[in-house]
Amino acid sequence: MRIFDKLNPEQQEAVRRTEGPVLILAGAGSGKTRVITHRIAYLLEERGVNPWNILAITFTNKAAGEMRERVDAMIGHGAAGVWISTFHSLCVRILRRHIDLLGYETNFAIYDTDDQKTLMKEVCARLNIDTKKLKERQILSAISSAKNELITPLRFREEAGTDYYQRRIGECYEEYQKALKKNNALDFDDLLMKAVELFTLHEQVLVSYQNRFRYIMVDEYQDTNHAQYELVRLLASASRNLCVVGDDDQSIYRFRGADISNILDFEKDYPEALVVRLEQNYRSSQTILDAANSVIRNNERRKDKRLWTDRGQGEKIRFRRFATAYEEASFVAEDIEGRIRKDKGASYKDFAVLYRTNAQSRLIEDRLVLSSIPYNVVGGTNFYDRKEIRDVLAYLKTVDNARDDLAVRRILNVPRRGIGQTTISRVAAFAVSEDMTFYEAMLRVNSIPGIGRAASKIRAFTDMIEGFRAYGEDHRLSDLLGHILEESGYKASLEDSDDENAEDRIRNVEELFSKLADYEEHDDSEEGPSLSGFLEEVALVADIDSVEDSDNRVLLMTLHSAKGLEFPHVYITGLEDGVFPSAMAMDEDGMEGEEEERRLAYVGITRAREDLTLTAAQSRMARGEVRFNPESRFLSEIPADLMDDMSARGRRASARARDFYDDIFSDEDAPPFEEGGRITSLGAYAESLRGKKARVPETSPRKEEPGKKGGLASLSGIPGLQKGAAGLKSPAGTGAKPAGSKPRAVYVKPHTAEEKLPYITRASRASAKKQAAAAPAAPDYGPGDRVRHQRFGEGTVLSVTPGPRDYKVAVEFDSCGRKVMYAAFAGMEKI
DNA sequence: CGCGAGGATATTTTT
DNA sequence: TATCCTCGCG
Repeated sequence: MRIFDKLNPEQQEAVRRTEGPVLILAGAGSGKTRVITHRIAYLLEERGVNPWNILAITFTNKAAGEMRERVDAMIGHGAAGVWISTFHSLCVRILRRHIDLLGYETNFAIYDTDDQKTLMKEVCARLNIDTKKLKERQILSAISSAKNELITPLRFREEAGTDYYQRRIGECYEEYQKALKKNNALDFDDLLMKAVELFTLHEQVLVSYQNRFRYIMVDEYQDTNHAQYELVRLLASASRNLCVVGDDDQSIYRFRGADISNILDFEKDYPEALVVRLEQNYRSSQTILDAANSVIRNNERRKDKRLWTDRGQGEKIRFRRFATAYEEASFVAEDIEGRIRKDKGASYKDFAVLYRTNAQSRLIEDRLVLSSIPYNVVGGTNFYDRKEIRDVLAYLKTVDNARDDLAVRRILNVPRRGIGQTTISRVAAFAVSEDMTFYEAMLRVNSIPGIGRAASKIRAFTDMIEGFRAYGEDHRLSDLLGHILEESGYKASLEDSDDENAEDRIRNVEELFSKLADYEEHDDSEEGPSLSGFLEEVALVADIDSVEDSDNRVLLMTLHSAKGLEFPHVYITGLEDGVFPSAMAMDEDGMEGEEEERRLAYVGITRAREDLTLTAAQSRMARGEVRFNPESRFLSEIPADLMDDMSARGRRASARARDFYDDIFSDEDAPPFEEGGRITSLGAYAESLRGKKARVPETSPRKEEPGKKGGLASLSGIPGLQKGAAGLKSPAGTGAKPAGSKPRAVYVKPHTAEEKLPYITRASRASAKKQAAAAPAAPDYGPGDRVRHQRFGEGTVLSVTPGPRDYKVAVEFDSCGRKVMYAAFAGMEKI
């Protein structure tokens, strides 16, 4: 049978058992996506299941898209009815249909982190929360955790007991939910929680979906949180045909509520479950798998398994250690360059550079630019997080759903319309007293007390928005966007701004434009393309979703983003204690933090197909300080015989450094610091410690502050030592633990340009800037030429003048008169 | 009401 | 180091 041709016996078993619960423990690279897609094919072709009855859930759009592609490739059009969707978009689809049962309108907005923060700020102001003591972020993360656990505001307050801060957070939670509802908005976590709420409160809705989804498959099950668990449980509880696929060793999203117990306890929830283990790896060499196995073996809380392959031993794992992070970046760039040159078959897209935090990409990027190596960075500042994009989206949101106060207020005075804080406060106060939305209040501007001259400005704004709505009635979405950009003056304000990033901004807006046009072309939803549809798609994109395999570029990303991907050549950088494993994670109580970091290491190692390179830097700059870190503990967990350690000498030195730290910081009579000394290297630091003039301070917990972990035990308390000159990173949980435990890293503040030099790539910065600022090509038309504009139609060019960033073009259009615009942005063609 | 300067503050990971 | 926020002046 065709479906089973390419499957090993375990995979076949997993595909064949379609009835009842199935747990597939799929190690990295063991072909789990293959199993899911083949299972879908089998259900459709051999079991005659209606595609409509199948639901496959993933975490990212990219994973969903790939699954869709593969299923289509096997089955063709017959699979079109199968729902393959992310958790979040599944919930949105369901809620768009039924959320009126919960008192929201079905065109609800979806708030992202930024919106949440803005809203929370208002809530805190209203509740007189001292945001110095209780930060918005902290409150939001508490609320997020609560929602992931399906804890309602009511229950949250009940459980808060007498704890002052918990009670305050409870108040915020309640108020925040009210504000969301008033804005007809849901945040990310609401999408899941409201869907569960819907199913719990309205059984007939649940039953209809249970009838529909007879066969449910969940990918990356180890990453589900309680809300997702509950959602799946409810949907599957009638048919019990639930197949979950996951790897407990790859659970790396604890911070967003993922509960590893969901997969570890699956057999308790479904005692009749068939458990299939997929341990044969089709991706990596045995050496890479051995390394991965021997690292992950150090975790306590896991199901034991052992990956194997028949692909042979392969290359040793390379380890390189450098004095500074800049040298580390140089090595990566030069190494990639060298391999591309040497190996004719190699191309840029075969390489991935991974790191623990987004901030680490900077240096590597700079260095790649210097070597003219094409690269893409996944994540970091999301495209949709950029100011100009958020502005433009706020226009679209306002036109789409004026109940979204945040969007309305964001653009009210962007570009400047002379509407100031006083006016905004008056409108807001009126809206509250009359119990209406901000926009409704503006529509009744004449009734608002105290608004004098500003009334006409407000009127002009609402007229404009109403005009956009009317325009949107009988125009395409992309035309509407063009109209908005033009009429609102937003485009003009971008073009006229002397902000040095204006060029990028314009480019980004253009990109949004083409994304909208693209959406319009390719949307295949039942309802057809709509503004809400586009905004929803935009709200639910993940960083990784935009990765195109077709781009021949080196990929840079965090270890988290790399999950699910594979590359022939992988570099994992920043293998230093404090960076990876991250100091933050290690500060947590117990082993959970460290074990999660170790799983992250496991994920990183198993991304590599042919070879893996690990790198570390003795010192790197962070937040304007140079930080000396010991080598990552994970390195020592990889057997030496698997490693090609070109830094053997460095490693010994590093081991000495580790001992050195231990000695110094655990010693009661610790050696002192030199007065006012500056430390530029570990050696110099050691020297300074031998001076016996001051004592190493006891690690002093900061003032008691809620939620605050032990921070920098600054040396400012030492007489004579410059404030901020050096510091010791306090050890795990210092805030709560007694003084005297061991600090883990040394911080040094560079004072002179010379001291900073090794850590920055000034040359590359300058050249990168120059490259970006290169003058755009002159347009191929000149005065007197006839041109065509996408929206304005045909016209005659009056003049072309070089502007600060781009050529300014004046055109007399046949239909709508004279316009002046930037050549690159206008995108006109000569006719 | 708009803008600039200067100070405080932050970096873990993301649907 | 880089961004954000607040404050004060024109």
